[in-house]
Amino acid sequence: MYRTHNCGELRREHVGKSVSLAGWIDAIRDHGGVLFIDLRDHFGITQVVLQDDTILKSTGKESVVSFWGTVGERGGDTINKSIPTGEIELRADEFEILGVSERSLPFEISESRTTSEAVRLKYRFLDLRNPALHRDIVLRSKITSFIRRQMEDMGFLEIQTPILTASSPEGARDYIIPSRKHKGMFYALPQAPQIFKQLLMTSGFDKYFQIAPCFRDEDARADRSPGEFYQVDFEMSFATQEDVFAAAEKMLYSVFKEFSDKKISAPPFPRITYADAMLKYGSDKPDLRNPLAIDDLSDFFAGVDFAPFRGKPVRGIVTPDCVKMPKSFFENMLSYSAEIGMKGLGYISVLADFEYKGPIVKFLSDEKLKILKERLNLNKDDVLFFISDKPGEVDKLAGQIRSELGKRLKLTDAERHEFCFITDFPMYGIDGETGGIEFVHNPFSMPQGGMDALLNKDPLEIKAYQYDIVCDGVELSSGAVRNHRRDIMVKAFEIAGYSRETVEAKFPALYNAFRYGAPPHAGMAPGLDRIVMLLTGNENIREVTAFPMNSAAQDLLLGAPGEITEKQLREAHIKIR
RNA sequence: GGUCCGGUAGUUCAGUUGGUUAGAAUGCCAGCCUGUCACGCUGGAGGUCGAGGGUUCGAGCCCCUUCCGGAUCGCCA
Repeated sequence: MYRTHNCGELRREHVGKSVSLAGWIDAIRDHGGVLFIDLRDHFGITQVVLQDDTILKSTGKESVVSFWGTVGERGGDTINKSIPTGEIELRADEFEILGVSERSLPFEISESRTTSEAVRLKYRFLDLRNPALHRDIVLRSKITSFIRRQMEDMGFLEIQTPILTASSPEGARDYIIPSRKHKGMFYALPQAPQIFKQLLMTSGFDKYFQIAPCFRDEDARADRSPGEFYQVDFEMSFATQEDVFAAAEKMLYSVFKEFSDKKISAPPFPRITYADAMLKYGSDKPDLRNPLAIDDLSDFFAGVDFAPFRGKPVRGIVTPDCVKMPKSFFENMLSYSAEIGMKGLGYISVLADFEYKGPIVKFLSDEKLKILKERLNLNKDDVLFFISDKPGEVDKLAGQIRSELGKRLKLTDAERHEFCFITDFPMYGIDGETGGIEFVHNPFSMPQGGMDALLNKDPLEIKAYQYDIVCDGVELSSGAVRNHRRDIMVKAFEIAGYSRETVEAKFPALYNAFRYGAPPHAGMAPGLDRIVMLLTGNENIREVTAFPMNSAAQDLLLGAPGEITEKQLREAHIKIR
């Protein structure tokens, strides 16, 4: 009734046919006597030609119109090679306006991505007409569907878990929902289906997955949605850490292979321990596309009397071909180092073999310089940067300098995707406020060495079967081999200062379920939004979400959060102070 | 919650040491144009310079307060 074809469909072979098209008016080119209209729909753009301009009297850009006419061939330089339908046009003799648009739009559709986010989000339905954004949302759908097939092919079962659930004492702030039937009681939206998927394993479902919505009441970042986001949540019974890695590798590699033109690091992805990652890359989410690495030079400088390094750990980063960089580069690096809170950034330039330049050189004997050259394999034109600070700070700072050098020297190869697993996270850390022992990650992870380690090792030395998967410096997911033994769970919580009663009271479902035979199980939950972000080359998660909230967790389109009526408040037993 | 940056036409932005009637691009409106494809040409409308207060003969510009937006840290897998 509205159309015989869509706007991306017609080709040379349709020439001469009577057809109709419907879509949005993308552009109008009025030549006085002949009128060109670019008609746009979900599928593409087709040029419509009209012999008179009466249509302009009643409508303009972004109105929805049906055109009836004949497919005409375009010849010579009237062919538009930049669109798939560019060899034909619809020579229209009739039209019907299906939906009129206001003449003046809040922004031009083609320029929407440069418009301020507040305006874009308020008019998201217009923003989403932008072909580039539209394409990314379509791609998200295809990626989601592909991931589902992959997981199902590997024997995972998709099972829905509750959205209205109980508040959990650990982790992020919960979104809470008041109960009408139970005065003073609240539901919470799940931060992740963590407990439920572990219960599913205990119920014998073997392999579970879910494209799961997760809700966290925490502030947003460019790569972090406020409020809600989606995870490819999965869990496997009778599985080790390596079994989970194999499943993740298969799924992620095939998805990236399918949807990216870039070079993908092939499985097995590198396994890097947390300790190594912190030392070598200064981060637990290293971007391996950046070839620079950090060296620990603390022992080398132990015997050198250079005041800024005295009694502190020292890190070095060797940057090839850096000597020839202009003075401004070094000045910029210096001001960047000040920006991140460093007192200075020392460096040595290698002018030739055994010919060094830089303020630190005079503190080093010839013999020391020789050791340095051999140890770091220094070559002509290398620059060696030094980072020194307090033990707790130095790695993070070195990591930031490494990233900045990678960026400024254009060493980070944007034409690749590099995955790695970060393994062996510590189980416990020191609470900054109380000075006591606390869990640093998920308390349900299995400690390495099990009960024996909990009984006999220094808690700070104990590692967990806790891991992350990282791509291009973006943390896609964390996961763990879960602690499925009640005795180990109680002991693990005891070390962090929780009694058995607390464990029973705070995590009743898991504790109770594990009384009746729980299988060893493990899993992870890669973030879907971040996967799509990497695959579409976007740096902001809101670009791959159809209806994102703004950074202050507001939905400007529907007006959420918003006020509710007195009646609703009364029913929910809520009084606003 | 802290720190930093910003708020000028529908949109994106410029605006000099504080000085006449606040500009550009784009969009919108009108006119012209038979082959364009981000068509072109001519003309026009469009502004409480986020809000409030202060300094000054005079404020878009300086000062204070406040609101809004962004980045970042805290927070958060």
